[in-house]
Amino acid sequence: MLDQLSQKFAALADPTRRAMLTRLSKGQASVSEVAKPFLKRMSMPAVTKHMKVLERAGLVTKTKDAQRRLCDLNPDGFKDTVAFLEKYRQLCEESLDRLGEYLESITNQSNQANRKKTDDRQ
Amino acid sequence: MLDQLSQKFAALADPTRRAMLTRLSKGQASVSEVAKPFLKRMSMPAVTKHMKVLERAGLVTKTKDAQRRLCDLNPDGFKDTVAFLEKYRQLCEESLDRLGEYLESITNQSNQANRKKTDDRQ
DNA sequence: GAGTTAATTAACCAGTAGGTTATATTGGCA
DNA sequence: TGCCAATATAACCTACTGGTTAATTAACTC
Repeated sequence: MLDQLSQKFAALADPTRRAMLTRLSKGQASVSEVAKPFLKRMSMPAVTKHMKVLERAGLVTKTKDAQRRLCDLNPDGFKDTVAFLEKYRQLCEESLDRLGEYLESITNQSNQANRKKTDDRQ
Repeated sequence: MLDQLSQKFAALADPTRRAMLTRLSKGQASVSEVAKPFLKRMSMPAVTKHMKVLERAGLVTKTKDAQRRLCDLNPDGFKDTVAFLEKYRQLCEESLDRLGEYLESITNQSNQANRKKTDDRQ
């Protein structure tokens, strides 16, 4: 049995499940509503399983409504993943800064050709 | 073969690999330096494999130095994972706000017992 | 050139993940 | 009561993961 954080990253490591989360970020939906875009590609039980993975990871909650199960994002569920990556976001920004400095350095000693290249990159 | 983003989340879904990243966030290290804390628990080839997963996911780079392989974090490699979760970070903050409001509401009608409990939680 | 250190590769195994089809459960409705 | 819809479970299959031990490669050192 994996720890909670590993379960969350594992849940995120599947494009189908990420697409489901994206759908839910637009609002509550039943399992079959969430399933709709995927049913050409895979069966209903496959969708049910994916939902269960998201639920057990704590990223999604379900509530009963007659036969339907209404699914919601659990925003708190993302906190520890975000917190873990926060340490590295700092590094991202630093590396962006380094890129900025680099671009600046080649701009300072710039000629037309260099400036043209930089402009193209926008 | 998984897409790049799935590979990254999959790479993050293992506590050993996350620990390796944390080690590397403190600075460059050879494979065996990174391996050291894990060699009671697992063999060297296991560590090599984990490093390869991180490398193929684009989270780590390796450079040759004689027999050694020096490993570095690749900060840019974290950008798309952070970007994906950024959408949900907003929701986190909103839910933090709700928690704040809730705590405030119970504080306003507070008694000693309530305040004591909250203090313990620090 | 022989030995040593650092790291990888090969071959293998058990467990898990992601899919399938078929079956069961649960609740609204005629 | 009997049927339909929404969802879940069971049983199964294949492929991948994470580990093992043994062997290999590559570069330094004496």
